[in-house]
Amino acid sequence: MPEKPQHEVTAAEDPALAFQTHDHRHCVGTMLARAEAVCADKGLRLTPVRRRVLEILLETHKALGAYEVLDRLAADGFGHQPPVAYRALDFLVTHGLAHRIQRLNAFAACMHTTDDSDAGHEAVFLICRDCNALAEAPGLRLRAALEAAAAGADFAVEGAAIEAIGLCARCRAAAGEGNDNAGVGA
Amino acid sequence: MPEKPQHEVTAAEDPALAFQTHDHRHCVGTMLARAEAVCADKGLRLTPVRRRVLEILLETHKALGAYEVLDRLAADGFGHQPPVAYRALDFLVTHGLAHRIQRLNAFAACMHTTDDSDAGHEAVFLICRDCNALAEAPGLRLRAALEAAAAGADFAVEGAAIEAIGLCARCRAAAGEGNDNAGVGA
DNA sequence: CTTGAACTGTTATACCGTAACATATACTTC
DNA sequence: GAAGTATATGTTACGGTATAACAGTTCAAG
Repeated sequence: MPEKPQHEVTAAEDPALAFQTHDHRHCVGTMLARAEAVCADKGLRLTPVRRRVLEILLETHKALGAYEVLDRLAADGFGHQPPVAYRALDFLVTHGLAHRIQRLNAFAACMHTTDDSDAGHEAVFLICRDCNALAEAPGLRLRAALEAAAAGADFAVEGAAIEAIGLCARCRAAAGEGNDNAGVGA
Repeated sequence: MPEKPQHEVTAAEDPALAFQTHDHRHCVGTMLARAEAVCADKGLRLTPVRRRVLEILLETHKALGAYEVLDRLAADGFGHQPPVAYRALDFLVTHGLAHRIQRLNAFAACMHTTDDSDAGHEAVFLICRDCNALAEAPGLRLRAALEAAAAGADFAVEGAAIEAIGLCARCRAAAGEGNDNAGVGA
């Protein structure tokens, strides 16, 4: 599936790649290596289940439901019950290796290389409503704007979920090309 | 509970009020009147169930689960089954009279008076993790920053959920004041 | 090798949400 | 005002999401 290695670049470095054909093995390798480094650093155990869950999430730039992850775990000989998946997912989310996408009740691998703070790094999730691909854009400016908005209510922000729904470039092109179907509009 | 009518001001005009003691009847009255105006304007029917659901949401500056709303509806002689609540909630959300808070799988009354576009107005939700109160801050700047971040991935934003978790001023004060215990509560 | 902590696995259950269908109410149109 | 249509309400039944509680296993350290 992964073709056209346009560059030795991952979706971590260029969020737009998440919506394009790219050498996805490179994303996987980079992110898995980073996960190992992070765990080694902090004395965390990237056990077989956890590692496998991360691999499953990394297989696609989409968000997966916990039960979808569970099915794949079960197929690989791990447990068949929900807590098996939820616990591994919680571990990954807690340590910033994955994210929960509230809007979809689903999970996605983290696509940042810059492991600033633990899970505290802010990100914006861009969800294409057509192809369901998901990109993680840097949210520094967003965070600043959010702090400003919160200050008006004397509220101390500790964490935020910023999730946008819309259309990626590829799906916009596909929609515009030759027909006028399915509302491009808001 | 509503006391100290500090001003004739609603939480719609000053989000910080959501976290403070204020004349809440004023919020309720204003928002209910606005809902009636909006519905009259657009030929929508603010039926008894829908109106009651809005009242229930307006009773508190917190987000309520659909089943919590349902329980109160049932107690008032309306239907006891989930769709009764979900349909009324969907109506309110669709027409911008209420919001769904993804993070909590819950719903809250809209606290904007400026009914710009239908449900399209952008807002930031500030959720106090201690007292669970919820405020709705204007998100114009946020939206701009979001568009900018999305542009980097050539992504067209159609809608966004921006939800921050943190501590309101009151709970921060309570936490700092002499002890480190939890829950000053409602 | 024993002890305690962390991890994996299971059963059972609770919460969130919707599809499909039946009934009732309101809005036309004649 | 009767007939017909659209909208709203109510029900049963079910599926997806998530967690509590407990049992067994593996790991790390003394």
